[in-house]
Amino acid sequence: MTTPRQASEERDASAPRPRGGAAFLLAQVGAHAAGRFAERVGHLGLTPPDVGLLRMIAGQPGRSQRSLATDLGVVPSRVVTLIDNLDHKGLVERRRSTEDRRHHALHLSAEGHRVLDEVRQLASAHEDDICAALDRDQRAQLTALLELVVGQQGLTPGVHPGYGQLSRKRHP
Amino acid sequence: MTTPRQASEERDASAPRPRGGAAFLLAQVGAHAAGRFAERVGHLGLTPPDVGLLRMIAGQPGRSQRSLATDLGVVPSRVVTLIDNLDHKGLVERRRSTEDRRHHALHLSAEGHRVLDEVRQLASAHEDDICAALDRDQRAQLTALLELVVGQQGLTPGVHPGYGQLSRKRHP
DNA sequence: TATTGTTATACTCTATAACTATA
DNA sequence: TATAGTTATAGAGTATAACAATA
Repeated sequence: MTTPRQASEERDASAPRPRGGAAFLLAQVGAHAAGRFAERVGHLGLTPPDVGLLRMIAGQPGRSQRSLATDLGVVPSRVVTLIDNLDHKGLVERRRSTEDRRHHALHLSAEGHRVLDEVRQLASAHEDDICAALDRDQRAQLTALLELVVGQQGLTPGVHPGYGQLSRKRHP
Repeated sequence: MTTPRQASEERDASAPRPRGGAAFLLAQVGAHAAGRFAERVGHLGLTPPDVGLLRMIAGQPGRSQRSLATDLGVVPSRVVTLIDNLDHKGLVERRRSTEDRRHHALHLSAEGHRVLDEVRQLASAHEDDICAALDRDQRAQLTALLELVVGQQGLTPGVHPGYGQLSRKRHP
């Protein structure tokens, strides 16, 4: 399938497909989309991991740092750092659990909810930006195809695999 | 459009779409695909940036480090490190240009060509793996949609925007 | 003086390991 | 003894800045 073209010099400009297949395109467009999103939320003083944590805490208030670490496929100390940031910014609160005093129950502050709402608007604009080349039907098609891949590849819906290096399994 | 759900506790399990739209799916699947690819080429002792450089040098033998830096949107010192690795592994050669002795003309060694062929086979398997959920038509559909996005977003075909931090523009 | 490549250095991100406090 | 969280430390990756050789 791939053109042999061995040690011959200078690329043949009329070669069939120098760009790469669907997998490469996915990685390329995905990295671009992630970068653009990082740029946008950066204006709010947030990183993409920050946003993910805000979403997860909002979706399940009171959860522990340990549970976040497990779901994200990340080491607990990593969560400490991440939550520290959000804590110092006054977006999340750590409340010592009264039942088991080892746990920190995580909650969004009022400001945290406000910022998360801003993020949602911005995410909607981001969505329109990235999909500007596609009409309504094409956008739905793309979404459906990607959801097929997500399901088959065993990805957790709604969880971005870019929080730590545990997610990209290591090679020996 | 987004459900208001403010400080109310516990997510509503029947909520419309907790997962995210096409942009998020792209970032999610893209990061996954990139991670899996990194894992595969890792078995050959290579990183994804390494592979990109090998491809670019193979496609245009004799090019300079400076031109690579420009095309990748990366600082020249970064290219030094990258090429150092490939050089030490015996995959690329730096040949002092006879016309302008400031330039290093980059070429793949025989071993470099051999390894790049291995990478191509492995990339084909990777492609099949990532797209395992899709039939032939769906795969072509996905590719076509992604190519539309690549064009409209001003991405350089065949260049992955993940080489440095210059590609993901910084926020002030 | 401008350009190619290099070195030295610092900064950011993330993991590992040792530690504290609860249980 | 086991678990949630923390701190201290180290490594990888990448940028910035100063520098050498050549033009």
